[in-house]
Amino acid sequence: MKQPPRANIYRDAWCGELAAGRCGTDVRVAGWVHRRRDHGGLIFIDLRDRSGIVQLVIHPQASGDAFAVSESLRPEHVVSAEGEIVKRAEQNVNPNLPTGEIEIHVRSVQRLATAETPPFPVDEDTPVDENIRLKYRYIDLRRRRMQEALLLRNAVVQTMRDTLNDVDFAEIETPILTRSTPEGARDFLVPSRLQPGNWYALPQSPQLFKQLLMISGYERYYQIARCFRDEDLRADRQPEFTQLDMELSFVEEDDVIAVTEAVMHAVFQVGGLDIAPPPWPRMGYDEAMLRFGSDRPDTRFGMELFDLSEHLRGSEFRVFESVLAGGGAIRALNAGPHDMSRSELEGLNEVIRRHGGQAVAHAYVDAGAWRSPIAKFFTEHQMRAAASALGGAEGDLLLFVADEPTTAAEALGALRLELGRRFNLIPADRHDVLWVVDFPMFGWNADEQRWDALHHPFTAPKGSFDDPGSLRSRAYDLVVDGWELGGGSIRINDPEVQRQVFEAIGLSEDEAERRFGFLLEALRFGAPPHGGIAMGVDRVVALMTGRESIREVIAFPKTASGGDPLTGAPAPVDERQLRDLGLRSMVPTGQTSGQSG
RNA sequence: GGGGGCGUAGCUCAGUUGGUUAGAGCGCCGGCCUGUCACGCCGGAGGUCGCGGGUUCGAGUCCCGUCGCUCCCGCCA
Repeated sequence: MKQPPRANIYRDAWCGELAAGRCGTDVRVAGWVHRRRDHGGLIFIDLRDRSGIVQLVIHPQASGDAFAVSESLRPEHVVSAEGEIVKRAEQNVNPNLPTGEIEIHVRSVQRLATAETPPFPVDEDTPVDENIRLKYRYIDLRRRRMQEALLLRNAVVQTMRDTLNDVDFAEIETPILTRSTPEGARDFLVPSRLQPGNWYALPQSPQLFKQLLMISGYERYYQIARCFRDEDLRADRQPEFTQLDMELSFVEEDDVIAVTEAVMHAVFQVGGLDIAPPPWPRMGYDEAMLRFGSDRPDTRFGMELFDLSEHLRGSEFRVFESVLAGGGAIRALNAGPHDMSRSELEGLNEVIRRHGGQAVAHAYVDAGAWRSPIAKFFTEHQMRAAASALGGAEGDLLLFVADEPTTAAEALGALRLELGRRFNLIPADRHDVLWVVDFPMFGWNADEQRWDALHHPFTAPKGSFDDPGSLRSRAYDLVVDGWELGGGSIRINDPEVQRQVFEAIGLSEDEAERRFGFLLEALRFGAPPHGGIAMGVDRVVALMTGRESIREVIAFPKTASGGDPLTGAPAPVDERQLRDLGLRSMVPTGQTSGQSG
């Protein structure tokens, strides 16, 4: 802590910062009883506040009722204690405690609050069912693990603000109650009481507002912004999440990337993440898909993918041939010298199927050729060429997926990650950062027979609209260890280009006008070239603390079904509230029977 | 919307092919203890086996349904 607490009737020092230098002086500390060790004639109490722990010693001859009070103290009782800081005898020093060289010989103890026994221990980081932790989140947040995460989060956000303020960014707030512009994720909606039948939406991001701020001439904007998306949850996805949202004027890609690198490098240093100094490498989207089967490649280990379409074309193997004839591809990786049982191979098939593929074929390198159920379909030359392309040594397991090129890449990419984990190929203390660039502007939406904006429809394209499928966008994603930490783009500042993009994604002129008319109009009033980026704060902190889920770095997160076990949200509301909004009541689903365990 | 995993004491878990009174560690309560720091020793309390139904002489165990949690796919411009 940077400053001692202001002295008052409760305390004049932090527990965790007392040191031998103050021996002989009086001190008053306050906090929670972390542990009590009662020796009958002598009581030890570990007292905890946010700064740490200090040991209190209460002798029977302590004045007044200090000893009697101490006997009745229990874990998590709230106390204030006053006494003398004393250097511990040599043999009593506790090397595991930062304050282990001293202790407080207590003269008086005041109990400020009693406490029920917590449902799970506060004093150790043992695993506890997450639902129980969330129901009693205020207790869970007392635990060291959560304090470390949330305080690091604070340091991260502070670093972002400091770094950006130093280079003339201004934090400007944008509305939480705004207009629904359905295009990407599902919106959270809020009914309007003053305008019955009309709805606000919570922002999926401040995207449009920050572009308007550029048109307004604010040059360099940022915001630690809460964003809302009403989609299914995941370990790395919450319905509300926090982004460092930035936007700059008169810039191109390199400008946004440079300022982001400065901010994020400072952030990684605060988090003690050993990461290379900028500039960070960039990889094209096509290369990322080809080599890693992902647009957020984890480059910390090899086992890269290869396209063997040409090596294996013209074989007797009907499955491969029909895929190739249909414009598909054969992708493969070398899993290394790992013998796999029939059931293990079937497990790999399961991974492929889960990611949209059909199946995975396998072969062991055997005297340069293959030992495989499908070996008979290929010529010696094909087998040697494929093994050689994959760098296959004797005994290596080669895995093939034939499918539509993107599907084959993504399925094999997922398999690569699975094998990387299974074979322990991912170095725990290495962290790889890179930019993924040159994304396609559009992806073909087969269901709706139209193009979808791959980033968002305000991203500036490069190339010709004659062939939308080959258009690239001026977008960039920051990827660390296979996590997409953030992404952004140079935006469209020409209303005519914006109109073309809306047209390409099948938005009629009327519809575009209705949904985004205010943006198109604003673009006509003098929009500078501008671009920006948004970094996921939750993911950054989760990565830096090594947590699997962003719930571990959010004070009050939602469960996978979008609920908060602590407050009971979401919950029914009064008829009266609904009437005010002009809404009819609805019986909540799933609340008729049963109870939680 | 789909698939996988889990649900037994306050917490973490064990519980054999269905079979007597469902166990352990920690925690909790009581007693003893003046140098512990995961204090120690002795004793004790504590269970709707998530919920509902079914099969069976008999269900924590098998079947069906349901609720909750979780991971993944879809979805997340």
